[in-house]
Amino acid sequence: MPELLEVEHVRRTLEPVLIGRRVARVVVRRADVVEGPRGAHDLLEGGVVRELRRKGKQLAIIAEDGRAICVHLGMTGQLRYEGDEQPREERNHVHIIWNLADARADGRMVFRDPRRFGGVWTFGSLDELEESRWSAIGPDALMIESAELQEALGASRRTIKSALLDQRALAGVGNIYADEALFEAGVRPARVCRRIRSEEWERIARAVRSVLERAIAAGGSSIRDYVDGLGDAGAFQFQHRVYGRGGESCLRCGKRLRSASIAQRTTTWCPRCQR
DNA sequence: AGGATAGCCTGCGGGC
DNA sequence: TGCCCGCAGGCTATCC
Repeated sequence: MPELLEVEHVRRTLEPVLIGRRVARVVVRRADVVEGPRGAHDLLEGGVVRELRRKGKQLAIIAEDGRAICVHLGMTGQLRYEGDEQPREERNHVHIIWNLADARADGRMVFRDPRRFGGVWTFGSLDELEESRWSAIGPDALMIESAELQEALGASRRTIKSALLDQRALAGVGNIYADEALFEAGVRPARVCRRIRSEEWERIARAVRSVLERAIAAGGSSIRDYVDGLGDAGAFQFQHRVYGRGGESCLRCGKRLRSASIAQRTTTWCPRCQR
């Protein structure tokens, strides 16, 4: 389940193997994962990769001539580079293949997504992408300030858990890191935003940033399908303190962690450490 | 406004 | 061993 930092890690691992490479041929095996014009040209065929950019959980690949694609990994999506010598692993559910070529080597990038919650969007330019798809996404969670978080959500009647998952308010937090951040901040997920005090917003913003930073250092959370751009799994799942631990004891105080559905997401928290 | 619900989709693991 | 079912949650749409 890729969240912001898994996507950032994919971006960082793909960057060195993609920048400057020519997209020789694009094979679309399942056209319905593509939104917008879905010809090979729209998917960057014939172009040279100039830049990889991320906003929230979305990743854009931009060609020298301005063409851009935006990849959303959804729940189970993978964007992976395979060198020429590498064995082709897991060919099932591979929907798009970008065959790359240049003087150095051949190789390919593949988009694989068993459950197809993810997808690829095509744009004539980065401007087009930013004006349409990316204009609705809020500030990046990695650099969120408590003032902007409070400004965006302070008057809301929703629960803090549901608000943190709203990509328009804050881009990049999913279920795992929402629970982890609220544990670190000591705030119960069912708290209503408008009743959260300034010092708590401060703690929440700081916790969101620090949870994401620690997870980046660990290479992301490998649960089921997540791998980075080179196909390697992450290790942050070994540091989860509440996510997936409902019924077990709190690592801080020993009390039994509670679990319930909040905002239609399984939510876990410590009834003693979180107020 | 925002909560609840359903839908999209596959793989996995628990229970029997 | 094998089948059934519930669950995992990214997001969107619709209804209340």
